[in-house]
Amino acid sequence: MTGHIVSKMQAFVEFDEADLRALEEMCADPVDFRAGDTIVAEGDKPRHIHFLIAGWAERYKILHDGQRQILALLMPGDVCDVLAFILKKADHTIACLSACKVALVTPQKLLDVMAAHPRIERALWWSNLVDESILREWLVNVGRRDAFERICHLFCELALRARVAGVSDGLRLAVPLKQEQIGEAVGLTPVHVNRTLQRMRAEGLVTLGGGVLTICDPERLASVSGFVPNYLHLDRKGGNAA
Amino acid sequence: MTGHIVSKMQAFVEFDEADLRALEEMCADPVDFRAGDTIVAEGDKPRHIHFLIAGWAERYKILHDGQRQILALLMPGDVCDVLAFILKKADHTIACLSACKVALVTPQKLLDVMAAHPRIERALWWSNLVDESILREWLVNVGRRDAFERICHLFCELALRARVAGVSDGLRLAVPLKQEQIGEAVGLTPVHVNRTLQRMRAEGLVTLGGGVLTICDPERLASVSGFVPNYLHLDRKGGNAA
DNA sequence: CGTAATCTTGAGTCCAATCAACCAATGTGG
DNA sequence: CCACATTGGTTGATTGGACTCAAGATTACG
Repeated sequence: MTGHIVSKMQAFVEFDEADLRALEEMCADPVDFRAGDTIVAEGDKPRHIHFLIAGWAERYKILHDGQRQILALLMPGDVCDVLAFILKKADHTIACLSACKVALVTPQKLLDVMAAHPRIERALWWSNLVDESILREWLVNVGRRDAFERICHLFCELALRARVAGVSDGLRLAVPLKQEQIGEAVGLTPVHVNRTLQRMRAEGLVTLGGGVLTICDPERLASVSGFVPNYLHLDRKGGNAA
Repeated sequence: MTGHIVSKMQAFVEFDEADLRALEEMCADPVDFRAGDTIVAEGDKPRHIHFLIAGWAERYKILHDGQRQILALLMPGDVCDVLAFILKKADHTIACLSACKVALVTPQKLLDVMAAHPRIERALWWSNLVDESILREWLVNVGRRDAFERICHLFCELALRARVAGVSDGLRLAVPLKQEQIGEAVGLTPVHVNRTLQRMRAEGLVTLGGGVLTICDPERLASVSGFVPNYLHLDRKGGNAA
């Protein structure tokens, strides 16, 4: 059940039997969410740490004029908020993009597990650092790259992360994103996302349809978008784009 | 000497005498850097935690084509990398925008202090969470706001953070940024930054010259850019834009 | 099978980038 | 003390990438 969590974190540390049992127990009975459900709403007092066991989720903010910016895409094995319980109020919303299974862990329980299992503690800090690093790369993406490069770069990242999470071979993956949400993630209008996707398909880079992303030419996709996966910090296992 | 660190973190927790002594001792003899010096270079193995005691610094990444994206602006009281020593390599560069004083603390020393002083531990986690939250807001800024709003929003944030750090009254502050670097922070060309600053001046919002930013109309600056300071999580002291 | 959501296409507009001078302030060396 | 170089700021003309608006094609779904 906790396979994907282990899969991702073992890109960084090697767990022993006791670690695995502790993780297993901590994520024992995850809660089911449906697509569209919100896990944490902006303004909520954070009460739990959320481990995404299955399904995809998104962080986002909405501006006064209704515009939406997606801040992160979360996939199986990602932790939504390792430390957020320290804060009085969540500053953004986390919602499900697909049906999800989410383990809710109390702060105290998490602290206990971390104290008893240093490797788990390190893995969670690492996970947190990687999330932050991804956020920085997204800022680079939106700040410095044009539409074509942006979407290519996003797809490179998603494909690699999905492979690490164990939900894809790195070339074909289920991506529960409409074109509009791709736009909300990379700062483009849905119309322009559409045209850009067509160009990507025409150039033989990727195919996106029916919720499935297929990477046709991973090398060129990476080189055209300047994708360098160092920011994912996949040190122990292979850190290359597939 | 450690006044600004205390100033910022006390926006979140109230330290006692022992906490203050521990902070004082930890940051006892900071290292001097000159403007332009790099504190941590991309690719470096992180060896210390860096506390910015005085001066301004920046995080940035450079792309293959030479473009630069500023990822964060750091001011007195900010911590560069609470947990980064866990990672094998830094994924971005941290450099000084002005002359700086930086306290270098070893991971072990930091862990000891945190273990002995729970309030300091919490304050550092909080600081880390706020940095991440600022990063998210920057992504919103670049992804969803036009040039005018972007720069207004940035200035709102800087003015408030400078006030919290104790280096400004919130209306006048020394900002060691050229127009080009403002552009690198918000994803605009220097030419367009220049024209936008002129418009802001013409509308009586701010004045920027000789390295000094003056906020003339804080209310309108905030409302025109949709600045809502909740993301800075200034819970204990006042969390309003000045 | 019908309705709604999503995707697609086209035409026109606009914000910001680009290119290229020019100006002002600063600083340096002869 | 002044010629000169350098850096940062300013301005103008032009281009272009992405947005907007609006309609039509497709797909998903109850």
